[in-house]
Amino acid sequence: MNDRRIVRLASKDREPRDASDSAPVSYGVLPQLLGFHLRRSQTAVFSHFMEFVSPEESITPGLFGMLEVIAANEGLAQSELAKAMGVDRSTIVKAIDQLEARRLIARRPSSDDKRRHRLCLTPAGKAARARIRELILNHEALLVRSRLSTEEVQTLIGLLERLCQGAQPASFP
Amino acid sequence: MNDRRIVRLASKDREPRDASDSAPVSYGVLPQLLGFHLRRSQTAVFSHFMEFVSPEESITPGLFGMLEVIAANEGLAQSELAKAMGVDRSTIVKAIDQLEARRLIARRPSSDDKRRHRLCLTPAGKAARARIRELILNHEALLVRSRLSTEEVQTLIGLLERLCQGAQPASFP
DNA sequence: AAAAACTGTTTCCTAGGCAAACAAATTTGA
DNA sequence: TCAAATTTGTTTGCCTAGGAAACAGTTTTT
Repeated sequence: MNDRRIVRLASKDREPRDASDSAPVSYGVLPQLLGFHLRRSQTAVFSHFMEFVSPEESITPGLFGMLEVIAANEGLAQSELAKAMGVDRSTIVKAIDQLEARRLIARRPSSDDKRRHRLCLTPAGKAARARIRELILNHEALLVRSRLSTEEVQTLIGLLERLCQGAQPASFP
Repeated sequence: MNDRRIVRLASKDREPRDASDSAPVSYGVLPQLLGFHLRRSQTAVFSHFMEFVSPEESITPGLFGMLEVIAANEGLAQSELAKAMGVDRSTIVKAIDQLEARRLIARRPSSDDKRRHRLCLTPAGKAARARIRELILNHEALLVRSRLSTEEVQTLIGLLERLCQGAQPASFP
């Protein structure tokens, strides 16, 4: 079966979990699955984001994504933002509330459709966006540059883009 | 500024959101960020999983991941499973409860450490695991094969593995 | 033997997201 | 034209997933 009975140099003689005692666990077929690696990678990048940028700017990837989309589409309506972020329009309300409470964005009334809110960045929001964007670029560079070359990152992004052909958009990380 | 005033063939003459009227929204700097693409890809694969395998087997990626890790490490303790899945040990309790309620796994008492539960698959659990694994392999093949070649998938997984060097493990997708 | 550490559990809290219902406003169509 | 359908933002209710803290029982360490 296994040779633990002979070796037995560790202090504890526990019931065998599987093979050797404190061996790293096996993940079965998971490492063959793309979804597994995507999940791990996304979690790793998210964690690094939180450690690196949140302490300085107190924002999440999702909120920055919203900031970025609003900035790039001045006057966007909430429904359009929700669609762009891939969430329900009822979900976006609280997130917008947060950004508005922090005076980073404003809901401006639309003159020709009184149902709509035109989302715009405040001056403070534009400044925050610029700062956070630099911070995030540093975070990604720091995380990635020791592990992948620039070309490899481009390859990776290219493959991920092709994988997402025809998929609805999603928040950020 | 823009030429909407001249063209004006659409029925609505709305305040300009940014450039052309129903233009796809711009994502700003997000497409340059690896985290953005990882998030999108992970969401896309997760959605396809839910559409393809859940109706037949009623399981989530996370629960299958647990099933797989338990199967590959018979007698695993809950804390070890939690660590392998990258979550707190208080989080794993409810998930294990679910699998146990469905008679897919069993908490067996450990003979030499009365604090521990040895997690094992029941016969029904082993059968379910085998069925679900095939289903998932089909799901991934169906999702990926029209978009990426076999070599490209291997390249992608390789790059993702290098990106996760030294990161703590994570659930599944 | 006493103190420290570990295991599983419960309770409480948070974040995030969907569905349904709603009022106000706009568009459609008969 | 005017009623019906649709759209927009919002609220409420519910669910899932997850962490933090406290806990009792059980080792392990000192």
